Amino acid sequence: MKLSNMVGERFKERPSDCVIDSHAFSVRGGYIKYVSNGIYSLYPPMKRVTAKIENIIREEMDAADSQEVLFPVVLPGSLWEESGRFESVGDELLRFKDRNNASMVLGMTHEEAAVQMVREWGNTYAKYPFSIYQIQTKFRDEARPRAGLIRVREFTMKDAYSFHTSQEDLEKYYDVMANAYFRVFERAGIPEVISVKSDSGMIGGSVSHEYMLLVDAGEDSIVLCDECGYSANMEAADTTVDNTGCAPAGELKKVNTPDCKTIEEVCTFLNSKVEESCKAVIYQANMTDEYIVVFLRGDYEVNETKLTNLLGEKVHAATITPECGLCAGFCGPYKQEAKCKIIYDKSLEGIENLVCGANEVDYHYIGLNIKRDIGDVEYVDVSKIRTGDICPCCGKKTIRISRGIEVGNIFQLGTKYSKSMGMTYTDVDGSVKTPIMGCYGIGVGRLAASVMEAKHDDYGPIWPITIAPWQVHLCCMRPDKAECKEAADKIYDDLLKAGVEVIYDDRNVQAGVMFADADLLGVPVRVTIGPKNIANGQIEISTRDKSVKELVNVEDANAEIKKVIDKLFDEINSKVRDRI
RNA sequence: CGAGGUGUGGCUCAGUUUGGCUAGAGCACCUGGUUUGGGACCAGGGGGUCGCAGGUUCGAAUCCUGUCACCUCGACCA
Repeated sequence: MKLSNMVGERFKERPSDCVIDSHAFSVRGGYIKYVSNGIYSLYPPMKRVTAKIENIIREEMDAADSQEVLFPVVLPGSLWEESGRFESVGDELLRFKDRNNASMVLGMTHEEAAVQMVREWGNTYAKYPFSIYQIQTKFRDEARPRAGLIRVREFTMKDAYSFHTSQEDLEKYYDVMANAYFRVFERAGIPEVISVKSDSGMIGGSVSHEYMLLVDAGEDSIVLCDECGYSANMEAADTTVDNTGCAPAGELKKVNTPDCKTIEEVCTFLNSKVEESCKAVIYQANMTDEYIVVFLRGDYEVNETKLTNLLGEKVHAATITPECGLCAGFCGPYKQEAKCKIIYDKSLEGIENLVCGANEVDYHYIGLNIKRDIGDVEYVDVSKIRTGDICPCCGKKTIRISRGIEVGNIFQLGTKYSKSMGMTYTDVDGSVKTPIMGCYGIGVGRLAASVMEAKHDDYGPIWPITIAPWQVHLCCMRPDKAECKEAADKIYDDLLKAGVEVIYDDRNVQAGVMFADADLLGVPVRVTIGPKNIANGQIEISTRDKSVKELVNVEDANAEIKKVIDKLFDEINSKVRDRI
């Protein structure tokens, strides 16, 4: 392709609304065109990157014995009613009516469609196990799209669904998929992706893992232990709190704490330790508006995902009314008489001498001992783990927290969809059984943006050659000089004939413009043809990552370029390994 | 949905507080010329009715009301 008429524009200034680098380069480099909130068109460079990622995924899915299929984007609402998700999923599911007033939805995930496709075919144990996948557009009406292609409403996703006759078989295949996922990320040039234990959310199921690329711009908090290798999404990480060494029990006393509403103000005022205080966080259940008061150690925060999982329903921050009986800012467990559900977090367990609210404006208690003053309570884990906390795996105080982008995830679904949608098979013994499912997703555009986020310098992305939009960027300096133009044209033709993917900058522009554009396109190998070198019969080969910069004779150009390309491929492919 | 912010040629922004000549600059674009290994320069040119609607006024980008869109933080998020 020639750069002179490639659709899309590259420019110098960073767009003001781009917060993260990959978003800025996506716009500045002519990769994406904003259409609407969370909706983008892709220009040729990004289309080429995503096509390469899709091909890598396709090869790995095929190798894992998954069969490529295609589900519709538009699905009947009735299919989603079968699984119960037509009602249970929120506004992310875009619902609309067709001309006959029939309820329709835009597919945001395709468990229902997958079951619908194979539920008659898979009626005998002899067909199992099997796995199907598609690479298809999804639409999720996200509340807040952001960061370019990282979080969008419409996107391309690979989603696979596997069907099994036993949990053991599902687990075996889950490992095969996990291995395939690592291979995909390694081949895409980001071997640093890790898998973490995750919360299953609305997809359902018990076991699930997310594949995380650890970058500062990530949206998720990842909990890591360098000692034993434990990793989990913050949402799913168990918190263990060490309360040994706390002060012994004292006398329970009500004290005046004027204008001390936050736990910090109270502890400062009373000159007590935040670690020996009990704060209240108040929620309301989404459905019933029932008040839920969570008591936890003053220096911890509530993990709302864990709370939701505990309660079995979603919650929102409470609106405190005079009628509810809760005393905002002074809420405590002792003599708490409001009508509400009370939850004690494990972070309070073992503290014998607490500061807490007195359920009366401007008053707190000191010396609260929950066992003595309230009785036996059940402690549950609903707090967020913190840096330096105890690792739930090895027990050492080694937890650190990092930011990450979720580039893929895998779930053991169980029978949630097969059961609700009436999929059964006849087993060897003639009995009718429900198959067990797994599902596996990778966001293609997000993966492309994530690579950009992880692999760039101040001037633009540095694409791994396996997913780069082109392998070679050919720069012809001074195309107005015949010797330059002829040499460049010939190399361009030769490379094309040799099957090399090359973008040819044939414009008569300043060197600065040409190189800046080349940096933005991030093509791994650059071939520069200029008047000085060509006078000596030479051209320059360099790499975007600066590992190579050499002059070679024109007649050796093709062979030397191929050599550099091969070297870059080797560097990536040599890191790809199997883990099972 | 809550809090804050921003809407002025394709892009980055000035002008709004204190209403007043034909609405500006740089980049990009077009024409001609000089340049040519890291966004060079000269001359000429095209393009905006100031997010949208209503109002106040002799006069509105500027003040008022409403509305929409976008951005940030939070909520939400297979």
